[in-house]
Amino acid sequence: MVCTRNDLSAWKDFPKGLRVLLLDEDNDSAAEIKSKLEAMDYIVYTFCNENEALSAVSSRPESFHVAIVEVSTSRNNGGLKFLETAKDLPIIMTSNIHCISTMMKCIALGAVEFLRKPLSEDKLRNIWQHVVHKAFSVGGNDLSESLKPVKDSVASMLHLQSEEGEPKHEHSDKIEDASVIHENDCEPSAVNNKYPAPSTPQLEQGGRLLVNGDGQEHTNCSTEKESGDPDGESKSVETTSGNTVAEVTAPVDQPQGPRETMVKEEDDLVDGQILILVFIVHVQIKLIEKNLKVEWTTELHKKFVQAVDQLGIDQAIPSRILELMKVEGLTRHNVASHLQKYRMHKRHILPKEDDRRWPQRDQTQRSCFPHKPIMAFPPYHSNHVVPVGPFYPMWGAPHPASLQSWGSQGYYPWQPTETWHWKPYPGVHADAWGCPVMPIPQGNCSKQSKNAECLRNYCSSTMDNSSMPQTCVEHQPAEEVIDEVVKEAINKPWLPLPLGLKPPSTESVLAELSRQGISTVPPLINGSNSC
DNA sequence: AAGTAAATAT
DNA sequence: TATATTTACT
Repeated sequence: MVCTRNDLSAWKDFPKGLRVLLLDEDNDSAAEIKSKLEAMDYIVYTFCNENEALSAVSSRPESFHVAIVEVSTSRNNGGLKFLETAKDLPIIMTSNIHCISTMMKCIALGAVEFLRKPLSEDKLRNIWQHVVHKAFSVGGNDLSESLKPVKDSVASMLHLQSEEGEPKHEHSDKIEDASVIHENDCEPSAVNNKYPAPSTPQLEQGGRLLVNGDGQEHTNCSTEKESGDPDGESKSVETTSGNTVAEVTAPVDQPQGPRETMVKEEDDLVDGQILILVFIVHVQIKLIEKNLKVEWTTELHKKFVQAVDQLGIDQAIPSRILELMKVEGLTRHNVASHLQKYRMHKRHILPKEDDRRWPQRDQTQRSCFPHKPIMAFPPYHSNHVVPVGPFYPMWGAPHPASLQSWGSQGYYPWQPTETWHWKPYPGVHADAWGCPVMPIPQGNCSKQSKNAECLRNYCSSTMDNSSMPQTCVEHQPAEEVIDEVVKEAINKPWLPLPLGLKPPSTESVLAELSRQGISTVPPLINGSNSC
């Protein structure tokens, strides 16, 4: 995890002595909370009267670091006055009632958190984070008297340790480890430990590989289950470079240079500390979430599909896909597994699509739509450009609006942090699997008229905005959508044309063929719009 | 190394 | 319990 036991020893008493103002009209509740907090070495001052609490804060602002205030249920806005008045304190609101509007109001008024009662130890244990956060987030002169020492304390602790210790020094600080661990503990040589030393009990399960498609976020030091991976591949997630982790730790993580360079000016240091704290919290959250599984997020899946598209069906094998994806921590096995599912998915959901795209099948035409008529399509579709639409209800009436509807209907979660689900959403055209991976809006995604093979041969060289075909239907996609699709078509001529595009006119095709020295036209080309 | 099936985890 | 993911095997 993020820090070692040694680090913990240096910080174990940290929350000790932090003073908590507790405002709760319910004596029993107050006593219970106070008891729990004191068990964790917080110092608790209990108030049951809001005005008294306020006067205490105003007269002795240096006496409190954080406040826990109950939103009174007995009278309107009980506790809110305190919240609005004691701006210098990080204030945690709490209540028995679970009312989103109340919660929202509290947060809007500046509460750092809203905790529903009862306040368990887990909820209370880390309230110190709000203190530290406030201490580092408030501008220097505006920092309350009570928080200054906290900031100084934390800063000095970090500062001290940043200046001294060697990477593996007995008292190396958690910050240093937070950054260094990725370079050491995750290295093959350090794979001996079954799990990295956890910083907190709940982190002992080890880390889950969290990769998103951008390779931006991730990984923590999970370690190899067995040191001897037959593949030589490591399931451990190596810390990435050039990603968030690296960026965050950059201010202090310069292992090649002398330590002194890490700590330049106080300001830099503080900035670095803030980043580090954010990083630590971030990593902790990630770790709590996880096991060693690769999480195929939408972004990651997009990368995968992009790689597959780029390679082409024939060449899309795990090792090559892996190379193209360039996602650290990902193994060939991971990719192979995903590919397996990908193929199965396509075979089940898109048998026709599959026929066309996967090499083992022949590519001769066949009746693609045994169950649904294709009457909804313009005549030329029935020839060689086989629309994929009719397979699914939502495609029954090919309409560009359906392009836009993808996202809104939640068929394909593009949110970066969201995991891509494989569930065959009702009505979803399985083309989701084969959709282009360009980071373009939902609308562009897919809708590729997969059987437009015959078009692809010349569309790349003839298609530009001026020759851009009219859409097959009356509604035209947005300009930028078209641009993207065209770009895609040009860059990847081997892919079929997107649905909604029709081939260039016969004239332009003939001209192009002629330009390429082809004078004879295959007999299958009949009408001006057919291919 | 790739593909498939079984095992396992969530 | 079903499904997603990993692991084992050919």
